[in-house]
Amino acid sequence: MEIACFIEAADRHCQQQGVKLTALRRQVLELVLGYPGVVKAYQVLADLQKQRGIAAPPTVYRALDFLVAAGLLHKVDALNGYIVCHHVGCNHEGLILVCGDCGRVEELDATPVLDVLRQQAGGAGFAISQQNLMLTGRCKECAV
Amino acid sequence: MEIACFIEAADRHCQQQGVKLTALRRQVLELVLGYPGVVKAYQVLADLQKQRGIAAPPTVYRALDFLVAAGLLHKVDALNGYIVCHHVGCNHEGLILVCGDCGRVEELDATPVLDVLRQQAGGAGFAISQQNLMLTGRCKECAV
DNA sequence: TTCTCAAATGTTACTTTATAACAAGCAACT
DNA sequence: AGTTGCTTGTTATAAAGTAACATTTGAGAA
Ligand SMILES: [Zn+2]
Ligand SMILES: [Zn+2]
Ligand SMILES: [Zn+2]
Ligand SMILES: [Zn+2]
Repeated sequence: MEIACFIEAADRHCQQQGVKLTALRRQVLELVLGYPGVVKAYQVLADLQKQRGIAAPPTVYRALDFLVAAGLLHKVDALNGYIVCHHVGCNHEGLILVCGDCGRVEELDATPVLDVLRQQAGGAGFAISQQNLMLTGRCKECAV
Repeated sequence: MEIACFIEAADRHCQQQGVKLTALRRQVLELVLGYPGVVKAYQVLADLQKQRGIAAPPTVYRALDFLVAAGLLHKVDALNGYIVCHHVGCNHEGLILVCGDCGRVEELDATPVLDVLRQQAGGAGFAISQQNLMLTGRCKECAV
């Protein structure tokens, strides 16, 4: 199963980083993996409540924060949501496209465009750090 | 004064667009202009309450939405905030650079890089919507 | 002028999103 | 066992954003 496989990889990834993928964090990661695209914190919270009977917002937010810091999820600010990173360990910068309609997500390589950006920003005296580019739009299926 | 000058330009800009920069909208724009960088809706709301005694969230959000739609402000999703667009009339999308150290904000024209992005995303079946790019980095003054 | 209509603003109430602060649990080492 | 530091539980509240309906206002039509 794809999810189990991802979890396994995530586990290794965390061990390498010297951080712990605890049962709770794993459970939250599994819940996020259960969605095809962007998930909101309170959706995860609701799911968690179904599975364990009770859970409060900080429980979910802490787990999500951890997973983002560990590079297993990305936060999508424009949608107040989270997506799974399918390039764990690639160590490249991502170009993340999120469909604002259906939440479908695609992650491409941002290297070429970040080269352009670094040059432009450099001209203004700004040094751009390592990061992902997140863009919203509309996917093939949701096209008007 | 710089603010008065900007307001004047904003006024002309709105007339050209066939939309109205009403007293309220102008007042909100002035309040945002009073800040050096990113401003939050509830800061503006508090300021507005000081000036007119009473105001509710929708009053501020509607004005801010208008100003964003008119191209006078940009929304900064990652910070739940707004910044003044210093390229009014350019009709561009913003490349917003935020210094992770000092919070300074710089805005460039994102059109060229978004052209590249649209092409790359188009290849993956994604239509990228009108938006700003926000990137973090380090500004000239904070350079190591 | 007076009417009418649409846009703008006011008002109330609420939803969604996120965090602070402190208590309790748990695992690893001494 | 005792200590320490990280993790999780719990309560309460803050911050951000919107729905729905009432009221005002101002420009054009009658
Ligand atoms: Zn990724
Ligand atoms: Zn879609
Ligand atoms: Zn701009
Ligand atoms: Zn700086």
